[in-house]
Amino acid sequence: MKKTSDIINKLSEQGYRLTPQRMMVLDAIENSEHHISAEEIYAQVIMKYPHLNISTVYRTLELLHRLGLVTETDLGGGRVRYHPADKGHHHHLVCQECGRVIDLDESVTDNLKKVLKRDYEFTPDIRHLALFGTCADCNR
Amino acid sequence: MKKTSDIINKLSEQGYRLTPQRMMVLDAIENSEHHISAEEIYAQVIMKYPHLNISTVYRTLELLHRLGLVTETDLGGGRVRYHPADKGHHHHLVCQECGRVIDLDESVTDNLKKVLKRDYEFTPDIRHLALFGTCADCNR
DNA sequence: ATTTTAATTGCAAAGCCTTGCAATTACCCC
DNA sequence: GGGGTAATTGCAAGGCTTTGCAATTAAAAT
Repeated sequence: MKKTSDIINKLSEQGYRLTPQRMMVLDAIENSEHHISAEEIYAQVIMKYPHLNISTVYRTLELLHRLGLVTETDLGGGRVRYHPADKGHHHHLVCQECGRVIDLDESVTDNLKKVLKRDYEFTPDIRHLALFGTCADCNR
Repeated sequence: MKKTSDIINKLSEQGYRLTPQRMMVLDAIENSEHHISAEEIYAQVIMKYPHLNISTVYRTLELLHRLGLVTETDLGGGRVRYHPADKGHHHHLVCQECGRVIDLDESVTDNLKKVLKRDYEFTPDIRHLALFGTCADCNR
């Protein structure tokens, strides 16, 4: 609960300031069970630290994402959700009929990555991919 | 220029009204060289038909997408872009460094689709996929 | 400890998109 | 051609996110 997280170390190493606002946003992300949205982070932090602006949350998330410390996933519904990058990557199948989300292992995209690298010299950054479609139940 | 498009026929067949607003939005999409954004459609239509509301553009796009008549692609930059579904699908590699967009043939995802179908009974709707990463030039 | 300085925050405004509701209108039927 | 009806539109307000700018502040330098 109190241990200095990896993310904090990395921010500090790279010369970013460890402000209380950032610490609390980070805490919310790291202690979240699932992928968490900006609004949820804001709601959670404000309970203990009422003087926080939502734009600070967005800027912190943008920074963490730019540094590769969190992943962004759009699971539909307009809101992007965040996840610590070091907690393991995985992909998602989102059913457009029933809304069910199926988690996939990261390895399903290994082959695709290889092809893009080989044929296009492109290094894809696919860590949390959300694919939309129809699940088994809704297909019947 | 005047020919009744496929999309118009399909809308009509399915019982949707052919309003002038829809016609003009459709016209803008079909005559666009590349993927076009809602704002661009709006700007274009309003020159000839000043009495059009932007929310009608969004609603029309949502309808066309729901019916599978146009594809939505998020090429970054916050704006979703649209493309007629019958003009051929393809995917995009978006370089996060330089912004370059590389077009890919649809077939690169064939294998992935097959795996998802086989292992998860999931039927993905991947027509315009945008993958972010680093291109050959920026990798050096 | 104090000063310095650039990074960071809060605030307010704006941008993109969605939504509820009343007014309008395309299309069916006669 | 005119009337009825449900789909569609315009409008206004709201939701989520971004951005410019002045004020604040973490951290380095003194």
